[in-house]
Amino acid sequence: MDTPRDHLRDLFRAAGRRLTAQRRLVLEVLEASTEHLDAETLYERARVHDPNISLATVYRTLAVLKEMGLVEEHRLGEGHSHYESVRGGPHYHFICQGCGRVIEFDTPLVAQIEQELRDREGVLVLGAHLHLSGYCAQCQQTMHQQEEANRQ
Amino acid sequence: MDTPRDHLRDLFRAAGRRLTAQRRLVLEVLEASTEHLDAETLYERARVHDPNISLATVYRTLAVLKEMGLVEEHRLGEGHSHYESVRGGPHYHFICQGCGRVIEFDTPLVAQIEQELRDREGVLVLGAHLHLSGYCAQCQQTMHQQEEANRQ
DNA sequence: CCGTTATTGCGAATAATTCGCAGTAGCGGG
DNA sequence: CCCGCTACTGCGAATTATTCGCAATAACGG
Ligand SMILES: [Mn+2]
Ligand SMILES: [Mn+2]
Ligand SMILES: [Zn+2]
Ligand SMILES: [Zn+2]
Repeated sequence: MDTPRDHLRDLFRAAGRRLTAQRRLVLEVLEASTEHLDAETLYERARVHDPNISLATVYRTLAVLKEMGLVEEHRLGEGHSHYESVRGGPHYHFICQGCGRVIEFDTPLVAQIEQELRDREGVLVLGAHLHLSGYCAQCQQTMHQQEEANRQ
Repeated sequence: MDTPRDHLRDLFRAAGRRLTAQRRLVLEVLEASTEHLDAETLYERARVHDPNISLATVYRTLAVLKEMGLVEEHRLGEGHSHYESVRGGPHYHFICQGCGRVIEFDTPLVAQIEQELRDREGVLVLGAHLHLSGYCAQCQQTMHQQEEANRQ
């Protein structure tokens, strides 16, 4: 019988890589989080379990996990990247410019767009990042209230 | 009668900013290009016309132009940003992982996705970046040929 | 248990972008 | 056309994010 850990090791072996404690840890931290973590935060959380892990290893591990398709990298408008483990199907992101909140959503229309582009240009689509930005319902409220306050 | 230059100055004045020679130049370089330029390339091209312009000013100008909605910033998978002037309607990007070629395309489906999200979450959508990646028709060909060669 | 070598930790290096500051120049008003 | 205010610029240094070089370590196939 296969434990999940064995399965993960097989994934690494198939990719000609070794499953190290650090790599397992980084992946665990990512899988334990519902947020999109940046490298520094990931590093801090990993250090709780392994105080010796280095930031360089976190970056190197993220690159490996990304290459293996276990992790996705996102640019959420800040000067650095955020990461999340690949769970279910693909999904997309809305980022509020006011509070930074990220709303995840899915839609079959992206697949439809991919299909269109494949037909029209003959490209092979492997990844799709849709990144909407603006203001969440809450921040719109806040802004309206501020406008009223200013008018007084 | 309004010359385009006057119009541009009005845009800046309305934003409480000054229209400087450097800003006009950076915008001209961007508008003269069909590609997505990075800051360094933009800097080099601007220096042809104004050898004294500084890289810091290029970055500061890009920030201003972006804020004014005249320029868009893109992350095309490299470690730095690319910029393009905002011309007609919105459009989206496919980046080939093989050759780096960027294919621009448009589709009403993105607006439809925005609409859906607005209805479902009450958000105000101000920007949409759709970034597909994979292999262009040409690079797929090249890859297939290499596979055959390897099989010999 | 061994040997090979992929991987790690560390600190230094790089790349991209931003900042601080003193000097310059855009532009509204007279 | 000239002035004055202050936004903007060039310069070099500082920051931030990420990558590298290298010697020591540990994964794992045999
Ligand atoms: Mn997500
Ligand atoms: Mn474009
Ligand atoms: Zn918000
Ligand atoms: Zn290509």
